[in-house]
Amino acid sequence: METKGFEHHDHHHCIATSLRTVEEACKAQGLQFTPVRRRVLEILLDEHRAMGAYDVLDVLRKEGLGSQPPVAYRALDFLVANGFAHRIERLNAFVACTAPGERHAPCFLICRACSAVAETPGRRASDALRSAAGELGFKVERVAIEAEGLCPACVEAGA
Amino acid sequence: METKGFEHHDHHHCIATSLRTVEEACKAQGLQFTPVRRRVLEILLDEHRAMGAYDVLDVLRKEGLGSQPPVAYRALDFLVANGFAHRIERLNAFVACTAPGERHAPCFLICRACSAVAETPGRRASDALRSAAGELGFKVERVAIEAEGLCPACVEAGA
DNA sequence: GGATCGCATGTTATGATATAACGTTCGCGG
DNA sequence: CCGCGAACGTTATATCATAACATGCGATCC
Repeated sequence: METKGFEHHDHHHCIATSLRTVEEACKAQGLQFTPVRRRVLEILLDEHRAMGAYDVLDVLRKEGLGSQPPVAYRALDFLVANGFAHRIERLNAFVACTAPGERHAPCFLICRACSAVAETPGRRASDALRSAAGELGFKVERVAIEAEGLCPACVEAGA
Repeated sequence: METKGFEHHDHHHCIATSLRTVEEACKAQGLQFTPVRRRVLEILLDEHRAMGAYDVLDVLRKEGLGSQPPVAYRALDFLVANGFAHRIERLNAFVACTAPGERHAPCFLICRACSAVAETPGRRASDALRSAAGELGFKVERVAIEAEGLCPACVEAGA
């Protein structure tokens, strides 16, 4: 896994690849990759930024795929629960996972100026946290590691 | 700084000590430790758990110290901004800092069974995150590191 | 085939969290 | 005394999230 979010990349290609990976993962695990769930993932992949549940819902509405909050939340919950998307606690928002299928402990770097969100490997930070927790007898199930600051572009612009 | 939250301790003493420390810090930095701000910190210290802004507000209401959300949010913002309390993103809630005044990068261990929250030093995890971010040119300003799982007591009880 | 079940979805209603905007108070320095 | 800034009071509203119940639909069992 590599960091994604601040550099340019072949977006069309990365969407297609992610979708295919998730499709296969669902088939392998017996999960239903339904039209709404698929479309929500596509929306997150298209935007490639953190989106609120209501942002996603707006798109679904225009397409006649659902109009009430639970529709969006259920699809997002499914994607998050299975590691196909992540929830950014700081923003109450969601992003598509950049490495679906890979076991990983993502960290998020959130730009407070332009709202870009990058996902970066959080292995070391996560290990440090788990070992500290283990010493206390705390059983870690999920970890959220998020940094807020300025992305390279905004550092440059704002300087 | 040491971990606090899962073990017993002299609560009365720890409240008094924290209050005094914050009082002095405010005086030293020219910050106004007003009655509402002080009372909100006391409330957080009393409970010694994560409280929502509206939980705090309920207490303020009963005491005639304020009745509208902005009153609670403003006091909480002040405490968080100055390191006297922390915001738990995962819970949209607040806790009093267990080591006000000390420079620290706290991690939070959140028990999903009993909702206890422990604050533990996050130096290593935070350093790992900062160094990963630095390599990308991202300028970190704030870090949130939160683990959800089971506290020692609930591991024992639930096993 | 039809009964039944599980799971996803549709819908209504409401709950929970948070802030914009503007007015008022009060202490402090000019 | 006046002007200023910081905190506080109040109204209104924005934003995020879920409880609860109804509907549809394919799989399975007999």
